[in-house]
Amino acid sequence: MLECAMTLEKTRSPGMLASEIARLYAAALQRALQPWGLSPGQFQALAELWIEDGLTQRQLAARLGVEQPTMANTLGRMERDNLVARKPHPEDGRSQQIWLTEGARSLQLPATAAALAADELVAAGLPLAERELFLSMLGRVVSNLRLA
Amino acid sequence: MLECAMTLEKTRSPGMLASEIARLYAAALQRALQPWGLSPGQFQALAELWIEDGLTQRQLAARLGVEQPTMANTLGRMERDNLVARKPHPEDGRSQQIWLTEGARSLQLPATAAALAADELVAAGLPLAERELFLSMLGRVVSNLRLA
DNA sequence: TGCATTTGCATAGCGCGCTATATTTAATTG
DNA sequence: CAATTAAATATAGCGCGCTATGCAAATGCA
Repeated sequence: MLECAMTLEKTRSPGMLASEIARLYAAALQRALQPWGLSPGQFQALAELWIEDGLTQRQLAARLGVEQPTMANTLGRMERDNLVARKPHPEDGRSQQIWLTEGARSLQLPATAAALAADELVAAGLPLAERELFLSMLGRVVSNLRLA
Repeated sequence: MLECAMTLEKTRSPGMLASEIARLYAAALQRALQPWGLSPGQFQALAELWIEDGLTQRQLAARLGVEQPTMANTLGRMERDNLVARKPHPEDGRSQQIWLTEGARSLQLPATAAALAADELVAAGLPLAERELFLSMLGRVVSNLRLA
């Protein structure tokens, strides 16, 4: 029946391989962002806020695809590090608007460049000709997993 | 110069896509293992111990590719949940041997089947013909990132 | 043999994902 | 209008990755 005696082969598990890439990427991103004192999670939030700030916590969490408590904690650390300010929402007493500080705005170019470099490291494992296909596959897997 | 105004496109970042897959896979694995009360981290450790137990903490950490404190914490939770027992090493007073409990042994088949099902969910995003290539690409990216 | 170094483990503390729950304010509805 | 429901945030607590330290046992070398 089971020729493999029911042992899961790590090198043949797309889930575990992707998890390994995620860990290594997080480490590379962290190193790349270190000069600007940003953590990977803070960078992701900034990447969204550089496009548009003044969002509510909920909106930001939705755009990042993260749960609200996760966002609350990350924003707490970002406020602590003077990256964002939370101001009461003018029209809704429950919510607040997230605004970038000047310091955070000034980090956009260098931090984005650093993050792109970390991504380059990931892509570097494949010849140029395969990279588009790899991106497409990753995208299709993500889409499919979101439905399941 | 920079036609994209220096914003990082999430859907074109292999690192972020892999991270997303890792998160979704962890959630799927957690759901799949829930009936047996196993967390993903515990399963990974068990998967190694099912091959061989009696290892030291260091050896186990090395085989799993995690740091020693990470392993110590996971083993603490596994001991708490009666999955493993730590016994003093007969030849080295510093280290200990990790032994599976009978309960943990009995979980091998059902838990491995559940984990394989979670992996199936990941692969399901791609047509059969592409899956081998996908695995190969993931593997090459991991290898390359480990060197960097 | 005696002291310095290395090695194995534990612990503290952080980042960041999650669920569950409390609190406050807004919206709905009888 | 009052009472209920819904929505936005905060907090508690867990899993699991990491680094940095501390301690005790083993090893190596003078």
